[in-house]
Amino acid sequence: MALKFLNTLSRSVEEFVPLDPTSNVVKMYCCGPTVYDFGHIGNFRTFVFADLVRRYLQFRGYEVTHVMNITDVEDKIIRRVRETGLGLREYVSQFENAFLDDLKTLGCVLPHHLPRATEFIPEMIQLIDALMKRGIAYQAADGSIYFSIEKYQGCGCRYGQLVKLNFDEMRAGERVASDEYSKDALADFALWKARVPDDGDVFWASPWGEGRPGWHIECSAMSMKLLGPSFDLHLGGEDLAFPHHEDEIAQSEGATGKPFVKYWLHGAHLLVEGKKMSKSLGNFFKLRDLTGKGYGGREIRYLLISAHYRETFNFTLDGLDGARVALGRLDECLGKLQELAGATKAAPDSRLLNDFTAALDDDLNVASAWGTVFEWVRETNRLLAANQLSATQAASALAAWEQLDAVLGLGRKGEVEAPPEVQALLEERQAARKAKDFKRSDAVRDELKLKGWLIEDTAKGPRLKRA
RNA sequence: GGCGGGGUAGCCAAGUGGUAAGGCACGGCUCUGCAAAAGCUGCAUCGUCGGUUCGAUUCCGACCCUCGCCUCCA
Repeated sequence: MALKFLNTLSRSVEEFVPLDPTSNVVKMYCCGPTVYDFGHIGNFRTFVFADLVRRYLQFRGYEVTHVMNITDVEDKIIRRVRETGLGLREYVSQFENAFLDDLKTLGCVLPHHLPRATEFIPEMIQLIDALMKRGIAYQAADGSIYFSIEKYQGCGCRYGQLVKLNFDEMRAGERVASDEYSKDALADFALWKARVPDDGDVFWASPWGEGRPGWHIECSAMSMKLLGPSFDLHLGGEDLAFPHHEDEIAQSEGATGKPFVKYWLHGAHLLVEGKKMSKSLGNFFKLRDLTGKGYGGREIRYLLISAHYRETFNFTLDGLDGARVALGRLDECLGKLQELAGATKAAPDSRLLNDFTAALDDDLNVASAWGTVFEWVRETNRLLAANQLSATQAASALAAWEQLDAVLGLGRKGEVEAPPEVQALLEERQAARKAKDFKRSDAVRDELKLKGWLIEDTAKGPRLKRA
């Protein structure tokens, strides 16, 4: 069995072999957030996807270095800094912190490095300088530095590795900003933007005058600084493939002459309630909007990783409700296994692990993996109900789940000790039941429900469960 | 206009040249004092029309619908 990914470079599913096939070291970079606002659910689909890739690589025995940039200088940010009168750092840090909180809410493992664009200006300048020296970049009349695609191609490099491009057929220019009219060619892109009055205090000195970096250059500079000129994996949302990632390749390979990234993975977008998210449709959800409605990060994460990353996924509130029930089913099963296993330890059940691995090896077919998990849940429940599971088998099943969960990142719903007054009510109900005073016992059950506790009568007596 | 994804049960979503995983919802049954939990069970000819084939949802062609990218949007 071998791990395979769909590599956007070849548009085909390829076996994953690290850049250095003799080692198990994997270096991955994922384009992170632009911190001008709180992240929305679509952003987080991509970041949870990256988290899944990282966790799965680790599960498969790779030693992963995971980098995610934080874009803290950009047009929208500059505009809001101007509008709010806050300093750049001051404005941005609130959303940066919120972003990290949101990642935690979703059970994401923090990347090893979270570089901020503004802290890598010297590296970006160095990179632009290299491109200038090689004659691939030029300074335009407005003082900005642009990347020349023509010169790049003249060096024998290929522009258009991730998408098929046909410049003649493109509807170019519809969204070109007014400050970019001085480019030599329409497809050229900014590496360094000359300072303009609207930038306010947001500018840095450079050999080409004051200004700020272009968007694409930051990812090239930070990824290569932290991971080297060539690395294994680069991920991001599908919209970034062109132009962002294409331009990253051009800048990086143009500057170093080395292949930039071996595997490019792109996550598909999200629909919400069947439509593209938009504020006017009322289906634009920040993560905070969802947690504010009472949904847990766990439920949201589950829903986000219930579908294959390359499919457009329809994210719905109904789906979240379903996620809650599905997780409850899983928790129920795990709770029963734990009860049976007690302190017993055992080696993980290999069949579950094998099925799970086979599914995820196939370009992270997570939907299929969930199929095997829930078939396992049903089989386990059957055995539990029939009293055919030993403590050792239960421990073995739990051990397997722990390994799966290192990938899924859902954890287990924590068992909460019932407070004394709840315990007292439970005993009162038991007494009433013994006396066959069912009216009274049902009343107590309702009272407990109001307090957030559910009762399940089992063969071994009543069990309290958090609602 | 160019390029690239999709259309599978009420909803979400896998998958395969030989009569379709899983989750949610819904109905029936078992268990239960009643519930809950759990189990069993019922519920789809896979967008349309042709073609290839002994046989296609899966391959080919056409069409319809839908989504994304086409210069700073995950």
